[in-house]
Amino acid sequence: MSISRHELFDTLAIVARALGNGNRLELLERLAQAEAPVETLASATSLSVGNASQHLQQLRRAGLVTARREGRQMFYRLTDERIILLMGLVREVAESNLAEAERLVSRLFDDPDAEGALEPVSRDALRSALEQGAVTLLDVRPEQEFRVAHLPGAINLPMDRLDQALEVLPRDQEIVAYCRGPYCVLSHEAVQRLRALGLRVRRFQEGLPEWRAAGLPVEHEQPMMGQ
Amino acid sequence: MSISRHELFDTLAIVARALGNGNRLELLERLAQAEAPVETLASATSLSVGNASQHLQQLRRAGLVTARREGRQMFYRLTDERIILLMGLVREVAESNLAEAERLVSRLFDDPDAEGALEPVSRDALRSALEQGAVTLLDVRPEQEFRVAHLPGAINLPMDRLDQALEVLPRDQEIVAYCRGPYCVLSHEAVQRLRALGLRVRRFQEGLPEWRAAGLPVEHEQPMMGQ
DNA sequence: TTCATATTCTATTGATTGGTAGAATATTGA
DNA sequence: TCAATATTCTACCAATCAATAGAATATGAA
Repeated sequence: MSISRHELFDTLAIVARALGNGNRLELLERLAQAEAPVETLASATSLSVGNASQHLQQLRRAGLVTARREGRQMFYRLTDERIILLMGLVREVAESNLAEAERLVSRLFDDPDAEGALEPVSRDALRSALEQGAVTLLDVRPEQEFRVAHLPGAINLPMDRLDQALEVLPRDQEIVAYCRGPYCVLSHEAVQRLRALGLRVRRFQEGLPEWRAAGLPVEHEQPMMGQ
Repeated sequence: MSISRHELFDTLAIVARALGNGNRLELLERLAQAEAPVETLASATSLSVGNASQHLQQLRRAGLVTARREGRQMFYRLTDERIILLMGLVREVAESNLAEAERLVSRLFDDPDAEGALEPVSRDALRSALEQGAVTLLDVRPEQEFRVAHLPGAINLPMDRLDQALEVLPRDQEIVAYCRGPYCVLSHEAVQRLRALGLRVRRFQEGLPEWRAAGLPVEHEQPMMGQ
């Protein structure tokens, strides 16, 4: 009967162990954005192609990613949106329980957040603010990524066009900026630069992948037909 | 700037790696019930005391458990309720993506679920059924565990008193049985025995720890004072 | 067919992990 | 203080893992 309890936990451990390596977590974080071929994933994580391939095989064996061949390239993608939630939860638990993780997270964005004014906006807080039309939502990812999917009602202003901010963004309303996820540095930088311009900006704590994985709606830009 | 991105993911990997071993997952599952001394944890997982202690040290280093000394015993407990959610997500992802995990899960309870009639009740389904007073909730854990905490309105009928079911439970209303968690076999067995008595019983998919970790209310039996 | 490209496979290395047994430490009670 | 108990520490071996380089495979184009 419960003979195979051990087997069962061993099998669950396969999934956890696949997440137990920094390089693989980084690959997964990149895959949370969009599917990609090995070469792209390797350079995004500064791994050799061979090494990236090995790790991707492990992720595949653990059932976390699937592969699809297109021409001479193999495209990898997450098998399941819940993997994003899983990584988010690992991050939360790590941040609140591992002193070192917390230290790293705050150092990663050499935070000058004097008064907690840079306090990020949580997903729930963002949702209710959006429902009340209380904030302007700003997507600072490259235009190409924005076109594929973005949060409902977001304005796209990529980092290299941030100097146009005063023409596009309201001075009187609070702005919430987001990018690819909690460890994407784009929105951090954007917030600092926009504040220097006198705008009231905060950062969304998460990013597009988490929003989508939570089952919330995203908008797609239709290149040809008017929606 | 993002120099320490790698360091960061490596640190997150520490937490994931701590979950990447069947014995440690089993220890954590036991700890999700209640705190316990090493000896108890060792026998619950059929590990040697020394071995269990080692694994507990690793969990401690990863920030997942804390220890407290009481007399000559060390009591371990989870640092964070979210660890239960984390394990639940690992299980979900494993079940839906790892063919083998699924096979093991269904074999663990040599399921004679002919018509999917044994289909378990999800947390959300249970909540709305309870709100409507549509079900009787049955806790089949030992009385001692029931006293510490149980789901609101639950009736306690431990496995060894299951033959009193017809006196205590309604024949006309659906019954939902639960125990310690998704891998606790008590409720499985209870469902089968109660069905043999002609009662309409289903199993709650999760257990008390998951319910509590989701932030839902639990009841405590006050041994001395009235409510 | 042959060549170039993208990826995976294989073999090897050094580092880390899990299990085990026995020694060492801390606490309680005599 | 001493003995008994609970737990942790240390040392060891076998197994697994991560990284690397080079060979092998698969695809598309010439």
